[in-house]
Order: sequence, then C-alpha cells, then structure tokens
Amino acid sequence: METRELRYFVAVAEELHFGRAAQRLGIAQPPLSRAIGGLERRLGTLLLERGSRGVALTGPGAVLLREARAALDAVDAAERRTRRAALAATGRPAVVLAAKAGASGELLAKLLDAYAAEPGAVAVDVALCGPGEQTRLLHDGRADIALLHRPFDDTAGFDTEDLHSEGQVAILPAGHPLSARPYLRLAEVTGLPDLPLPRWPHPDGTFPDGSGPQVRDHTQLTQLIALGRACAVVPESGRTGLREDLTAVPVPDAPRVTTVIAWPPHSRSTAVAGLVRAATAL
Amino acid sequence: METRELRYFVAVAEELHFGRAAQRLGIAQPPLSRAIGGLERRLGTLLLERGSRGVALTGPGAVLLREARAALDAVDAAERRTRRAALAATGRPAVVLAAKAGASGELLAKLLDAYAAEPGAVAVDVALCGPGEQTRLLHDGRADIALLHRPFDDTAGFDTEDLHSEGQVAILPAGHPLSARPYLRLAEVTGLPDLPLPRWPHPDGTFPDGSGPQVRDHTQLTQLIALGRACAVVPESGRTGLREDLTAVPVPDAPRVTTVIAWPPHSRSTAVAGLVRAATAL
DNA sequence: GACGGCGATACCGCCCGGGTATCGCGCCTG
DNA sequence: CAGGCGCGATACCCGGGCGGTATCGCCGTC
Repeated sequence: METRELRYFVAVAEELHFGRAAQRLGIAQPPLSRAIGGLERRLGTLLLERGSRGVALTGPGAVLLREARAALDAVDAAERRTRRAALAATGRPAVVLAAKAGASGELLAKLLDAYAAEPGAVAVDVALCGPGEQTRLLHDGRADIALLHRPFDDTAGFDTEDLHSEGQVAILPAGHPLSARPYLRLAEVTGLPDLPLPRWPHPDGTFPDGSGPQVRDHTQLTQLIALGRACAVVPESGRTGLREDLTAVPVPDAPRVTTVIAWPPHSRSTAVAGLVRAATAL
Repeated sequence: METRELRYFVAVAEELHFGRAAQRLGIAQPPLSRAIGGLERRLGTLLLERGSRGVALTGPGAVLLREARAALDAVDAAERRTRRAALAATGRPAVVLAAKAGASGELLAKLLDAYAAEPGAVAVDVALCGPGEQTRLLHDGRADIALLHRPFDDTAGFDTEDLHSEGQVAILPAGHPLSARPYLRLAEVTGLPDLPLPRWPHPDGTFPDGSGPQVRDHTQLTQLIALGRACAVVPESGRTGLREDLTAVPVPDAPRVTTVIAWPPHSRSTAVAGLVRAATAL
C-alpha cells in the first residue's frame, strides 16, 4: 500500500463524500474513485458503503481509517525527524518540546533552566499547543518530547516519567457563594446550574454535546469565569497568577493530576535523554 | 514520501550496497540510485555516504532508517489489520496472540481456557515465535496481542498489564558439581569457563560477539546443556517438563521475570479487551 | 596499465495516475 | 410521472515517472 492511497482513503473516510475529498486533495473525483476501488480490490473487501445519499464506513473501513492515520503519522514523523537530523548535523541542533499553553509554567521554566545548565545541552524549541494536542505532535514528529497531564492526556504508546503530582482546585468568580468555603467536593462543583463546566474541543475541533459554554484556551476560560458564566476544576498550579476577580477553592476529592514527561519509545536522541534526566532530577 | 521510497531506502541502508539492494527488491540498480537520489534531494540532505568501497549511513540516514522501519511496520499493520477485519466480518473472527515458544506454557493454557469461557469469545490463533519476535509481530500487525517477558522484551510503545512474576533458575547438566547446591549466585553461573552462557540471535538473525555456543530455540538449548556444553538462566516456569538429565538450581539474585500481556495502544478490538480482562483475572 | 566492481548517468518505452466527458442511478420535486 | 439534480462509476486520452538496458566514471587491485 502506498501512502498516496492511504491519504486518499483517509480523506474520503473523513469527508464521507468523494467530491469534497477530491477537492481537498486537489485532484479530480474520478481518479479518487479509482484509487479507492483499487484499494478495495487489493484488500478484497468493501471499505465504503456507497448509499444513494452519501457514503458510510464499513467495519474494515473503520479499522483502516484508524490504522491509516497512525501509519501516515509515522511516515510524516520519519520525514520530519530526518529533516531535523539534517539540520542538526549542519546548523544549530535543537529539540522541540510540546507543552500545553498555560499549564506547568513554573515546572517548564525550571526544566529548561536545569537542562540548559547541562554540558552539551542543545537549544530547546518550545511548542505551546492546545489541550490534548501534544500527543499528536509527538506522534507525527513535530515534537521530540512533551509534557503531558494524566489522566487528561493519553500517554499510551510513549515512554513516560512522572514529574509532579498535584491536587485540583475549583476556579470560581470572586464573590460567588461557594468561593468562601475552605474546600469543595467535586460533586458540588460539577452540578452547579448557574456555573456550568465548559466544554473543550475534541482533537478534531468539534465540541462534545452538552450545555456548557465552548472554550478553546485558558484566556477564554478565565474570562468566562470572571463573567460568572462558568466555573472550572484545574490543577493547583493553575492558581498562580490568577486574576483578582477569580477565586480558587481546593477540591480534595478531584482526581490528582500528574505531570509526566513523554517521548517516543524508539527515540535515540541524546538531547531527549538529557531533558528526561534533567526533568527527573528536578 | 511514498512507502516505495522508504522500502528502497531501507533495503539500501540494510545492504549498504546498491546492487544487492536492487536485487533484493527485484528491480535494476539504476532506478534504485535515482529513487534514493530523489529522496535525498527532497529531504535536502545526504542519506548515504558513497565511499569508494561500499556505502555508509550518514547521521540523518540513520535516523531515517529507524523511522522508516517504524513507518513501514505501521503501513503493514494497517493492511494486515484491515484484511483481518474483513475476514472477521464475513467468516470466523479471530485474534492472533503471539507468545514465545517454550515459555509461559501453563499460563498460556490457563489464559486461553479462561478467555474461551467468556461469552462472545472468538477464536484465538496462537503465533509461537522466537525470543524477542513478539514485539515485531505486534508492531507490523501480524499479531493483535502478545505475552512478553520483562526485562527481556521491549514493552515500549505498547499498553501492558502485569500477569505474573517469578524468579530464575540455572539449568545445569545433572551431575555437574554445582547442580547439588541449594541455590547459586548469578555471578557463579555467568562465570563458568566449562559451561558458557549461550548466545541468542538478535532480531536481524545475527549473533552477538562472544564465545558461547549459538542457539536459536529451546530445544537446541536443552540439548547443549545436556551435552555439558552450556548452561542457562531461565525463569522458574522453564523447569516444568525438564529432561531427566538436567537440573534446575534457583538463582535468587537474578532479576525477577515478569510476564506481561501487551497490545497496541490504539487497539479497539473487543477480543483484545476480553483477552486482557481474562488475563488479569487469572 | 588493464581489469573489475560499483554507483551515476543517458536514454527509451510503457504503465499508471490524473484529466475531461459522460453515464447510471436514486431521490426529490413540480 | 417526467424532469432535474446530486453523486459516484465508467470511458477514454494524455503525460510524467518508473523501470529497463547500455554506458560512463571512479577507484582499488593485481
């Protein structure tokens, strides 16, 4: 199977529409139909159910969609990492570290300092990204190493090392009745009709069903809370640098959040090893 | 990058010889040279150092070799798993479980029994393979789930669940002076001049340097030990069904061996989940 | 200095991937 | 029920690229 075929299939499987997929791929629709047809013939199975109205994935098609995405990520990673190795060989070598914007700020700063103090340290490019984006960057080679947060991020498929564990706090508008309490139970926070929990986007950009406001980043979140339209439960470290009009109240029974450093299991980079060493020594 | 290019590059990088690589790929040498050249041009870096005598990998070339193997495994896995999903949809569905031949026999039998008793259990094809081969099968999709042994097998990149932990024993010819001892220290066994430890092949089929006899499977090993030409340190469970002319002596300070069940992190198969459930409930 | 091994280059033919035009088939609609 | 339309499949053509053969250029080695 060629990557071209996989790319074509993923496009159709995502669009569920040959015409739109072809447009997205920048080709005409007939070659796309042929390519998918050939794939199905070679695999000996129907991948897409062509109904009179639109297209649907078959069982094997769903399997191929998942596997093809992983395979294409691996191919992309191969290209990116080779390119970066070429850069490192001639110019300034660097590693890319992916971290969630607005999280672990202090820990990140300490890590960068500690690593920079090591002999032979190379430049560290920090890729700040949205929630849950880090694993994607690691998988497709845009990042070499990442800071993740269990249980929120999916650490499956990576080597990890625990760095830090912390409880969570509820962020409420200052002046809200609950904000004076010494601590809160998780059930008390999640059930507030006047302050719903916000909805974060899935990796594909869509939002889960529900009634809370949609947020995409930390700024939107704090603003919504300040407006009295939402509340949130975040790791303790999120209370540093909190706006004046917001209050943090501990939520002892919320799951503890562990910050981990993660890297692709077959990584051989000395820079990655150095970062891990520096991180675990913090 | 197309998988064809990756396959070509891996062939040359492994053979370190354009002619032989071309032969292995079933094409002529000139198209191969051109393909590699094109790859290098597009990546903007030299991948192979063409010396007067043979070919050597550059730094970026070594990176690409590692990444390309992973990517090609992922593509193979996509094809195999789709094919198997197609089979499962029409005929008898099955999972493939990879296990090291001659290891964990009893545990494997119990696992298969326990899983078969579950409602909705599907057929389990057991792929017995050589030491260290299981991870390969998992990576390229020939297997859906595997029994691995830490610290021998590399569990990186898989989800795992510990099943069983055991000490190790030394296998000696009956009648050897040490065979009467109640236990042995690891250093005593590894330093025997008359009974060297055998050498196991690497995944690529080559043997590590050293002086011990080369073995490829358990039968060869027991035969060598019986002949008084080698000894071995193996998990306790390896003493079940031992030949009469061999003796097992505990080695308490050898690292404990943990049998784990492992599966690809993005696996969605209910059969895999059922096997894991059955295994952890043992 | 002739030879041989090996990768690069030159050149050619053909297949396949991509394009346009058109068809076939449901489904909605007046 | 006819006509229109949306959408994927099919027919057919064209060009680029992949693979083939022949050959060159460069080094070692007798």
